[in-house]
Amino acid sequence: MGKQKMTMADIAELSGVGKSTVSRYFNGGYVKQTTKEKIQKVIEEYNYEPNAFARLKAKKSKVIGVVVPTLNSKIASRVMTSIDRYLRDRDYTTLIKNSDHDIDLELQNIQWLINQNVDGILVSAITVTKEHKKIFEEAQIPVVVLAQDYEEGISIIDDDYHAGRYIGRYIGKTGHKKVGYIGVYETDEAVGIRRKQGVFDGLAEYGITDIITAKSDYSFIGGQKNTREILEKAEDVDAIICATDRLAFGAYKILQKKGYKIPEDVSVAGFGGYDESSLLTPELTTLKFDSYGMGYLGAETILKMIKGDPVSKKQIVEYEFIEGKSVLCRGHGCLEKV
Amino acid sequence: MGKQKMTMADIAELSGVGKSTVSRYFNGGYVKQTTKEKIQKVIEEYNYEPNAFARLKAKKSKVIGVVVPTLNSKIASRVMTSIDRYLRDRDYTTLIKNSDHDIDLELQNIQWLINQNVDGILVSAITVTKEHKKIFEEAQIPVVVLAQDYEEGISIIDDDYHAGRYIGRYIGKTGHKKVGYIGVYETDEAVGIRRKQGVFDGLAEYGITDIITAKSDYSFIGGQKNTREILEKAEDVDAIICATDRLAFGAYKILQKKGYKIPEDVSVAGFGGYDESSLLTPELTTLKFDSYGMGYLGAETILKMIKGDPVSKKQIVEYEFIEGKSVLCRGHGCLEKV
DNA sequence: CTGAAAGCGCTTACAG
DNA sequence: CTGAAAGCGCTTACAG
Repeated sequence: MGKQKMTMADIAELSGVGKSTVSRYFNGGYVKQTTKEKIQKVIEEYNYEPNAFARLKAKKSKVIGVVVPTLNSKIASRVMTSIDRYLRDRDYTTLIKNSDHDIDLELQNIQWLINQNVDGILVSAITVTKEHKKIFEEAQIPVVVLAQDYEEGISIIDDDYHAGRYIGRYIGKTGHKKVGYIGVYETDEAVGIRRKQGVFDGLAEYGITDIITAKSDYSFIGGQKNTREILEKAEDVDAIICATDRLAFGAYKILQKKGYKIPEDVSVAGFGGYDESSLLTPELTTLKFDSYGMGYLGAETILKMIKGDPVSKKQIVEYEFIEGKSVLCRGHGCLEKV
Repeated sequence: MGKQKMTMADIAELSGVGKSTVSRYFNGGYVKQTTKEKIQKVIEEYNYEPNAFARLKAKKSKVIGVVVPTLNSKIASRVMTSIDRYLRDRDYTTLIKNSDHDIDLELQNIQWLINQNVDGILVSAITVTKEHKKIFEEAQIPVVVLAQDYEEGISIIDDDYHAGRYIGRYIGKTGHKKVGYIGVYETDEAVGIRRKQGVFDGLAEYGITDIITAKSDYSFIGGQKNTREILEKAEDVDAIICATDRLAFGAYKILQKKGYKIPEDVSVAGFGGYDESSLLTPELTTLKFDSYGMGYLGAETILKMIKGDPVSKKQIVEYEFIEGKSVLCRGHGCLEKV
């Protein structure tokens, strides 16, 4: 058998000091230099690290909870990576909980984190329901909502509406007439409602109001299914706007399979700006949100809140238009700025 | 202010029982039906959930640590998702730690988890060094290594060698002569060494031994850089095998930019089988590992170990060849089975 | 600058 | 079937 697990009491005994002193050593309290050295030697020898979850009496647990809608999307991956790096560098532990696109599970995750005494919670929310608000209000700890609007508290959001309108205008400006839209369910307010509304408003400015709409989950398969659906309803569609790049991948698959040429027959645009999007043939025209930025801001904001520093109620993350070759200019004025 | 945080003692008092009884209620000990009901009512009213990290005295913490090399890859995402689902369904908490491709951080993460008293650890390791082995041996808890061989203990691995050889043979069989290989650093034993060895052995069976090799990290950019490098060394290369699909994406990018036609001028093959790979033009020929399966087996195995059930020392996960259109048959015999 | 004591929110023998 | 008591590995006033 290997060594027994060390406790703070063991370290204290081995270095000939009291365990409160060892505790202070770890938490930056007053310890004389020579005492510090004694403790340090023992710690290094035994590779000791305090049990972060036994700090029951501490005011601060130094752990931040992060709830994400899925572990399996480019966006979530970027946001998590960014949060994790920021917090790790500042000596915080990141506790990730996955909601698997299930609102009930999301609520449970949030409640669970609160009960675990984390110092703060970052919720990349599927949606913000009344239930959410109730939990957030009752929580005695800072909460930052990512990617969804949260009027009653602190949030960091993509500018979904304007981004949507940008693409809508772009498709309008480039002379399209018969437009399909593949969206996601409205439970996701940011993407399902605001982004869509932006797209529709942008199109409307160019007189396009009769939009063939299909809804789906966020999957590659969903994108395929809905493209088929749109094609059935309108085989003369000349542009398909997809709420995410992944959905656009599905559209490519089906369009190519059915012999439609992109962009000659049908233009396609997405939202996401994944690395892979620039690899498609033709390159996908898309709009990239700064997910790393969102994670960074979220982590920064939650730590500020914990320290009691003032923070903005709402921070809006940038987007960047990436012009690929998947949208064809079908009219005049394509060279002008949208 | 909202409600104060509830503790088990509060619940006990409110339901008029002792707190040991409440504890038993949660841990499946003997509690009379009528008592159960009293407790349940209070719990529901207050939305109470016990603090999982205060179970200091419990033999089992019911949390499993998972360390991953990155939060930002398709493979890691699939593995984590799969583990998380499996454990969640069985009432375990998943604690994810990210090593960001840094071996020291990986070691720290493992050590940290051990010190946090998790019931078991799943390590999707970058590599298994002597340091790793030492820590694993001293740990008093079950450890399962994912994706890397671990002769001294339990591991679940992709069949990297045979998968590599499969692709090597395939490229050989299809009549290629001048082959480039984009690999990853050797710190990743599974991919950097075994997969590569497989590829080289497969090629060697067809007399191809003079392989133009470039090494990189796992990034899209890395794939691009190395493709340029290979092209400089041998502009007449007729096939490039990439250790991962992401690297192959980089190869596509550069080849297309430089005016090489895939597969007419250069064939390309990868490993990964990402959704996006089938979207490239031409579709990427690749080999897909069952990452969900790996996560599932890993989670299943660790729970078995915790229960004391016997487990296999090594489990090998399946792979599946996905024939795209990115490899051209340049000789005879392409129709035969590899 | 340091240590003994009390306490954090749980679990676990143990006695009833 | 249940509760009082001791204990898990820490932190925190407090007294020195």
